[in-house]
Amino acid sequence: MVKLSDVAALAGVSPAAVSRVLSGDTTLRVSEGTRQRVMAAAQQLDYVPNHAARSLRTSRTSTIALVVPDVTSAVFAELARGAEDEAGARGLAIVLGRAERLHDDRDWLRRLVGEGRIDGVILQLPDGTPPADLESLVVQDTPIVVINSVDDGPLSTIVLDDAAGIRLAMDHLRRLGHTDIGFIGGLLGSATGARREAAFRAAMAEAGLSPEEAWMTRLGYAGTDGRAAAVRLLESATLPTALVVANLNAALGVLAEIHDRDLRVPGDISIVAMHDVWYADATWPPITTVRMPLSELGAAAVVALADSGSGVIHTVLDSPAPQLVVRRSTAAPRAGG
Amino acid sequence: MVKLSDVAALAGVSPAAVSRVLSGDTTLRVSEGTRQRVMAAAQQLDYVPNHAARSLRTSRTSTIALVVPDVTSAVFAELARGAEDEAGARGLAIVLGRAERLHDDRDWLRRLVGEGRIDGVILQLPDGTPPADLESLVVQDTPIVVINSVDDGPLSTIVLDDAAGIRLAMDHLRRLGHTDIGFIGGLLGSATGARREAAFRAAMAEAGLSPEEAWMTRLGYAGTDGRAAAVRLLESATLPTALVVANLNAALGVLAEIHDRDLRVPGDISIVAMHDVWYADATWPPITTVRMPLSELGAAAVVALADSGSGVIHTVLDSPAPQLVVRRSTAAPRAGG
DNA sequence: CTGAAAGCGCTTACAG
DNA sequence: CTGAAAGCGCTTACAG
Repeated sequence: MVKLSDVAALAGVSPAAVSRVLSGDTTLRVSEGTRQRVMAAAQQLDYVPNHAARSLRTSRTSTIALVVPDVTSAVFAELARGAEDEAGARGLAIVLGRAERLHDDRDWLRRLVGEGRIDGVILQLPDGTPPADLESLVVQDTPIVVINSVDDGPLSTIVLDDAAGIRLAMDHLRRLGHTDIGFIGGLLGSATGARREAAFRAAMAEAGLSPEEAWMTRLGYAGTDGRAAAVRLLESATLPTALVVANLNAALGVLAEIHDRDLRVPGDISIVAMHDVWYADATWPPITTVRMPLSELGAAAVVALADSGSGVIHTVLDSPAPQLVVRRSTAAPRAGG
Repeated sequence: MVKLSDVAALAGVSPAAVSRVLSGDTTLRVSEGTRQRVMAAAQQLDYVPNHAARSLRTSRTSTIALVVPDVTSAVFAELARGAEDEAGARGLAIVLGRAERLHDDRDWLRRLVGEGRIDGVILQLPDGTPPADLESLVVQDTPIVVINSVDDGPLSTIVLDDAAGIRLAMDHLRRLGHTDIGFIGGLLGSATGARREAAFRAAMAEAGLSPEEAWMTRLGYAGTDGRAAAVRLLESATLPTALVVANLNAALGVLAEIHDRDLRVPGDISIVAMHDVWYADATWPPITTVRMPLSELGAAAVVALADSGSGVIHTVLDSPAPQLVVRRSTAAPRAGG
């Protein structure tokens, strides 16, 4: 490996000068001639600074951890892409972590931080993480941004505009003429679930409708959760003409259960789900969704971390706004409906 | 941050002794008394070694890069989980990379390696990567393991037992009585696609059947690719009674297109797909799949990297064997079929 | 504008 | 069995 002193030797300057040139020293006290010779030498030798040495010296790692509960979730891929792109543009690396580790091995994050491997953490909490667990994450002044989870507390948070998303879904259904609307929500204790449910209730109230509690479930975001929710909901004496599903994954399960009972979507029941992932377009029927700005959330988290030092923030990412993606799972309720 | 010398001071020994104790020096030249005092001191101070310093000194990073073409792919999540678990157990961190970077920014991997940020790379090649590009990845003796892609070449490779997987799917269909079987494959130029297609042809030949070329497509693994393949295939004068789809994602698209044409699965056409992901169970009908050992592949790649030095290897991961997961997308062909 | 020097926190031959 | 010393490759006050 070619090192700083090699470049210095070739350029005929001191290592210090090379360091200053290459790091784009803010107080640029370097002559143009020196700069040029250094740049030429570095290029010629294909010099790449040693990360460990720089990190040891500066106590900065240019690395952040992305800790998520579930890589298979509807939201992860886009989130990761946004984070990765923003990180890449800033020369930051992203190390992957699974949120289960926070439970299985409580020292894991502390160790990662303690070893000085990361400058900060982007953390999506598993649904229903007790607030007490949050406190325990406040580690040695390493910045942590909690995303798509809680929207207050001792750690910085960035959340999606869940209320706007739900409103979009509800507007769509209302415009189609639905009044009997059910809600398939996140886990009881899930922060996003609570926000989405609250937004659903608010939208119903605004429309002068009162939600039918038998049509509301809180079983979670996974496909199997959605299916279980549908099983329960479809037991009701009367059925809603439309469902707002708080997560696309759950919506797949709902769809499967509805098919199983030989009901029709959207003929018997319309479905609109939060989050837009490729498979929303590959189900039968394709599912109308609300596209949330997930890649932007990932990017925003990286930015927040990179620019941190501003203390704890609590942000709702309301731009770009959620977008309704109309597919074939929604239609006007049947005349008899 | 508490450092080595703090532990040494508390234990009343030299930093060197602490280092030896804590690193579990192979040539354990340390008395039991010293060891105990050091351990006690380290525990008391909650000592965690500084990663940068250790890395600078040893030139090892305990970090590997996991570079994949697409985090949304059917295979990624499980792969990542397997890699993450194995890495975690070995105290290795995993940094995430997107394979597009290999194209967009040809120096990216070289830089990552050059900076000394990683000890090795697990790389899933984008489908159809030209062999020449492989050569260019042979970087400064940093071990690279190419997974689920090519199965030979200048870099180490580990692939799934695609042939066994396809054979399982074919056996299932043959046992149900199918003879008119189509194949929806990976991209032309995709190594996995080629292996799966070859296995399909072999299985057909073994059964004394000759594949109908109009029923074979090579459009890729994405949902939209599957749909495009189905569009083309369903134009044929006669239709197959069953399809082997080389990737579950594509199978969703196939299913959607079949629905769109008011054909029935499995009534008109049976479908069996490679890879088993949660949503195979949440489609309508749920899809019969072949479960491939993806998490084991991820783990094996980590192991190969960690134990590398053994030179270039080419491995087919044939254990655990692929497993058929029978759901409702396959049935005997209709009498008239 | 530039260089000499110290030091970030470890590990590891080398002595003893 | 243990310690003193050197050094991994950088950066950054401090002089000049």
